[in-house]
Amino acid sequence: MVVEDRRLAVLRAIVEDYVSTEEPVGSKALVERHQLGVSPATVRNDMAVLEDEGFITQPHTSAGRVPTDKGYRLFVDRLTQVKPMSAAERRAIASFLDGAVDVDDVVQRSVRLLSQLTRQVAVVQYPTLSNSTVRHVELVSVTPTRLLAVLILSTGRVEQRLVELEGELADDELSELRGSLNGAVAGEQISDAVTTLGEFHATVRPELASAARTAAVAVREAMSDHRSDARVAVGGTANLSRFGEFDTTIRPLLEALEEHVVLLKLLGETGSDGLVTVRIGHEGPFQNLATTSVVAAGYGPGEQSIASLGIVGPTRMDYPATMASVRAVARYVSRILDEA
Amino acid sequence: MVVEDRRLAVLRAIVEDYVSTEEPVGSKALVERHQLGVSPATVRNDMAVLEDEGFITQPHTSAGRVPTDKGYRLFVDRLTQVKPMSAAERRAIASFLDGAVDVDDVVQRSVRLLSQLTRQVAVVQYPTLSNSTVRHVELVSVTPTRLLAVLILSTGRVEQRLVELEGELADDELSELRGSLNGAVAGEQISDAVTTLGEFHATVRPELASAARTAAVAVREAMSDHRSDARVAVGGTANLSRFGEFDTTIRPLLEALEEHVVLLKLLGETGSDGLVTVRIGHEGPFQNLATTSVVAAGYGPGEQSIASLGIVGPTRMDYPATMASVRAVARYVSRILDEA
DNA sequence: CTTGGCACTCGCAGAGTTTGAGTGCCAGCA
DNA sequence: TGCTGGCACTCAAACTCTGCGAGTGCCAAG
Repeated sequence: MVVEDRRLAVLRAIVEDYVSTEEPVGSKALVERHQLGVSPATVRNDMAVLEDEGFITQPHTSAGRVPTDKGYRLFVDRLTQVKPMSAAERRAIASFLDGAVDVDDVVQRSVRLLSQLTRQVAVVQYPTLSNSTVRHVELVSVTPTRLLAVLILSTGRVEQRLVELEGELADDELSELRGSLNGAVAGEQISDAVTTLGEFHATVRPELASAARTAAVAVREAMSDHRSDARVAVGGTANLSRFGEFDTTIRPLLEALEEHVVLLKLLGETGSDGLVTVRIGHEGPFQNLATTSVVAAGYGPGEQSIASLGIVGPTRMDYPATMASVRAVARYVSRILDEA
Repeated sequence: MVVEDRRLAVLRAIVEDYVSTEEPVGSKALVERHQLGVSPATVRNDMAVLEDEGFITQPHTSAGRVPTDKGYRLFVDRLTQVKPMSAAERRAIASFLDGAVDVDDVVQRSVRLLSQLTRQVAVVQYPTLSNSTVRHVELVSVTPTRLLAVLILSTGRVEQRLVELEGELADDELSELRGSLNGAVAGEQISDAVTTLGEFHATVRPELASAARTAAVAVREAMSDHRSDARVAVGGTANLSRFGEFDTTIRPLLEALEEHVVLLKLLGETGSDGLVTVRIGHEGPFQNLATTSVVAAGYGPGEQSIASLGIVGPTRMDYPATMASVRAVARYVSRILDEA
C-alpha cells in the first residue's frame, strides 16, 4: 500500500516537473527536487512499473520519462484538487467582467480574461437560446414584399431574418400580423415557441395566412438555426507560440479554431454549471488534435448550463491552475447572467 | 535607356523568382530561367547597381539577392499590372458569395473566400454605418424602467442598446415615444440622425422629455459607437504556417489580429472603391510587423467606399495575383451591396 | 557596354566524435 | 520483500571538421 502511494507520488512529481520544465524528467532530478525519501534507484523501479502500466513513456532510450495521456488523466482525476483562487485573483476577475454592458460584451471580455489568466487559447460559446424566452417579435416592412423579422429574447439577444412575401402586405395588415404573432409566442420558451409557430398560420385570418406562414418559418429558422450553430468567440491565439511543431500541432488547431462547428464539438458536452470537464489528447473527437487538451465548464443563469467556455492547450499544461481559472470565470459569468 | 530597362527586368525577375522559390536568387539561375539575352556577368553588374540603389540585398556574402521593401515597392508600382481573373475564378467568386443571406453573411463568406484565394490571412471590415440610413427604431419594454432600443438600418444591420429610464413609462407613452422617434429619424442618414437626436427631447411632450432624452442618447451611442470601433472578421490564420519565425513574425501578427482596433489601423485608409492599396513591410504603422505586407481595397455600394477588406501576408508574396484577388472580391462585394 | 575567366568567400550538409543524462539489472543488505 | 549502491550500456544532442558549390567581385579583352 505504501509502495502504491509512493508510486502515485512519483507520477505526480513527474507530471509537475514535466509541465514546468517541458523536458523529460529522470530519476535523479526527481529525487533532488521532491522529498520522496527514497533513492533514485527505487524511483527507477517505480518508473518501470508506471511505464508498464502505461502512465508514462520514454521518448527514446536514455531519456527521462514523459507522462502519457493516461498519466495525465490519472493525475487530473486523483492527484490534484482544483486550488481556490486567491482574493486578488477574484478581484481581478470581478473588475475585468463587471464593466460589461451586454451579453456579447460579457462573452468578449471573458475570452480575453481567460486567455490572459491561463495563457492559453480561450474559447467562449455565446449563450444559446434554448432556455431563453421570447420577449418580442418585431416585423418591419423593408419593401412592399419584404419584411425584416426581428426576434428579441429574454437574454437581451437579438436575431434577425429577412422574409420574402408572396404578395404585398398593407401596413395595417402588418400590424395585425405583428400583434397576433406576439400574442402567440411572446413570453414562451424557445422550444415551445417553435412548436407554436408551426401552427401559427392557421390561427389568423385567411387573407393573412400566407404571409403568416412565411414569417413564422423565418422566425423559427432564426430560433433553431442559432441554437445549433451558436457562435463562439476565440482569443489568445498568440499563446500558441509555446506549443510544439507548427504543422503537426498549431496548424490543425488554428484550422479548428476557425470552424465554429468543430470548435463547439471540441468544447463538447459540459456537465452542469460549475463542473469542470477535462479532455486530454486523444480523448477528444479529433485525431489531428491528439496533443491538445480542452478544459471546459458550462455556465448559465441559475443552476442550468446553457453554454460552455474553456481553453484549449497542449496536453502538457498546468491542469490545476487552468481548471481553477476556468471554473472561476464560469462561475462569475453565471452570476452576471443571473443578475441580468 | 535600354540598360535601365534591362535593370528593371532583372529586378522583376528577381522578385518573381524569389517569391516562387523562397530562396535568394543568383545571377546564373536568373539567366537560365528568364530570357534576358545577356550573360550572367552582365546581370551581376546590374545586380550590383540595384543593390547600391537599395532595391535588393544579400543575406550574406556568397548568397543570391533578395528584394528589399523598396524593391517590392518599385515592383508593385511599375513592374506589374494586376492580372485579370479568369472566367473560372470569377464564377467561383460569384458562386461563393451569391448565397449570402445578409450583410454579416457576406462579410463572413468574403473572409473565407479571400483567405482561400490568396492563401493568406484575410481581413474584412464590416460595413460602417456612416452612409447608411435609419430604417426603423424600435423601443421594447424590458422592465418598467428599462427599454431595449433596436436600431434597424438600410443595410439590414441591426444594433441594440439597453436604456435605463429615470421613471416608469406606460405602454401608451412608449408607443407615443416610438412614434415620434421614428418620425424624427426614420429615413435619415446616420450623420444627420445623430444631430436630430440631439434635440429630440425638446420636440416631445414635457412628460416624455426625460425618457426621450435617455433613449435618444442610447440610440446615438449605438450609431456612433459602431461607426468608430467597427468590427472586423478574420480568417485563414492557418495560412500563417508558411510565414517565417514564430516569435519574430507570427506572434506579433496573431496579437494584432485579435486587436480589432489595431487591425483597422493596419487595413488603413483605403482609396476609393476598386483601388487596391499595398503597404509593404516597414511602410505600415507597426514596427513589429516589418516583415508583413497588407493588400487592401475599399468597398461599398455605388462608388463610395464605406469599409475595407484585404489580406495580410509576408512581404514575400505574389503581389500581382494577390492584388487581383483582393480587387475582384472587393468589386463583387460592392456589387452585392448595390443590389441589396 | 558586354563578356568570359578567375580567385575568393562562406553557408550548408554530412561524417565523425564526445559528452552526459538516463536507464536496466544485479547483488547485497535491512 | 523491498531498498540501495554500483556498474555497464544506450543514445540524443552538441560540437568539430571538412569538402562542396553557389555565388560574388574584379579584370582584361572584345
